[in-house]
Amino acid sequence: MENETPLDMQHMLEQTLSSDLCYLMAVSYIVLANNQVTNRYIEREYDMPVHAWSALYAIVTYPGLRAKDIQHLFPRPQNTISRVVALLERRGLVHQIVSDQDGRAKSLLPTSAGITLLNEIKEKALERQDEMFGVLNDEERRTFLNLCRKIAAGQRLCHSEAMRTS
Amino acid sequence: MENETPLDMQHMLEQTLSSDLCYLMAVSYIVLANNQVTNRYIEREYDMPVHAWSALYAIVTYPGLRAKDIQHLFPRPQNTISRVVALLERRGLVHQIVSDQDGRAKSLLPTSAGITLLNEIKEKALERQDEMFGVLNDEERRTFLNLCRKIAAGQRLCHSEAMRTS
DNA sequence: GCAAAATACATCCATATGGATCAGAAATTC
DNA sequence: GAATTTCTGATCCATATGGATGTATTTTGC
Repeated sequence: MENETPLDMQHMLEQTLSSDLCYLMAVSYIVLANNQVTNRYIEREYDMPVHAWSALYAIVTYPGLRAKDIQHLFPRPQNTISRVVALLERRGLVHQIVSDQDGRAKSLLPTSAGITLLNEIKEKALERQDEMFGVLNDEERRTFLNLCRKIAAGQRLCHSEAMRTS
Repeated sequence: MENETPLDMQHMLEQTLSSDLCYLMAVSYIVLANNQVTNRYIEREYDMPVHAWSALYAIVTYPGLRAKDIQHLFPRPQNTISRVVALLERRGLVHQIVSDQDGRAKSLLPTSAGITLLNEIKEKALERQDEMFGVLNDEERRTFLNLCRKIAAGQRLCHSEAMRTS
């Protein structure tokens, strides 16, 4: 077991998190690992894609927003959001009303069932968050969040120059 | 334009990054936003799913590893990795040799074409990384990376108690 | 005030994804 | 040393995904 590969799998991750691309790799690792856990859980327990609960979260938290607005919170392609909103409506979790200001737009509002379900999922998400970030103390958490906020506020995060697809 | 929604879309993100779930939301936002940019770029320029380059990265960096090992670096379902490795082989970027120690396992080795391609992509990824993390100064970056390392090292990241699917 | 451009959302279609299963090989058990 | 279990990787199939396009509405430009 110890002599074919000169690789120590235990240290492969640590090495990668010290390489040129350490920042990208670190964030990527955390999120891929979390997705494996969270996506599976939401899909099993609630029989919906993870992004359905993201959309539900947005609609419950900011009732009246348009599908378009959800993209500001959860950057996903437009059609993905369109579909999960349709799913949420089929399940009676939200309803859409055509905006009187703009006949193209639809205001999204949660039903009480939607609010109830979101609270249930949110509780689980909070537990999960505590689990993931439990390794950090309070100050470290604050620091981490502030750095994330800075990164999120960066203009180039959503509009890349390096990877422009022209 | 200003009177139907009481929502200021500019501040919706900031509010969300101050809510109960701020930590999860923050990381999620950064990664979704980056994925939109990076996935599209890799798919357009190289006509392969993003995870193909992750696998290529792993194989070039740690030649001789098994498909299984890639999962330690890039936590994805096993069949996803199996497929992208098959893709990389079809394209002549890697080749697999059955391990002489273990007839089930295959050692993965990059071809020179694979190494060349990876270097090309890595260069772009570095540019992208600079773009994303350019909003942080050197010390902030170090801090951010250390906190990511701690989170990544957490036992519960990959093996959740809160969201166990059993 | 009317044609052209832009915008919001839905739908189409080809591809990606992931859980489940399968095949083959090794390790373990008795 | 045969049977059982465990492990690695491939494949199947139903569903998710996202770019492109379509439809309806609003905004812009002249």
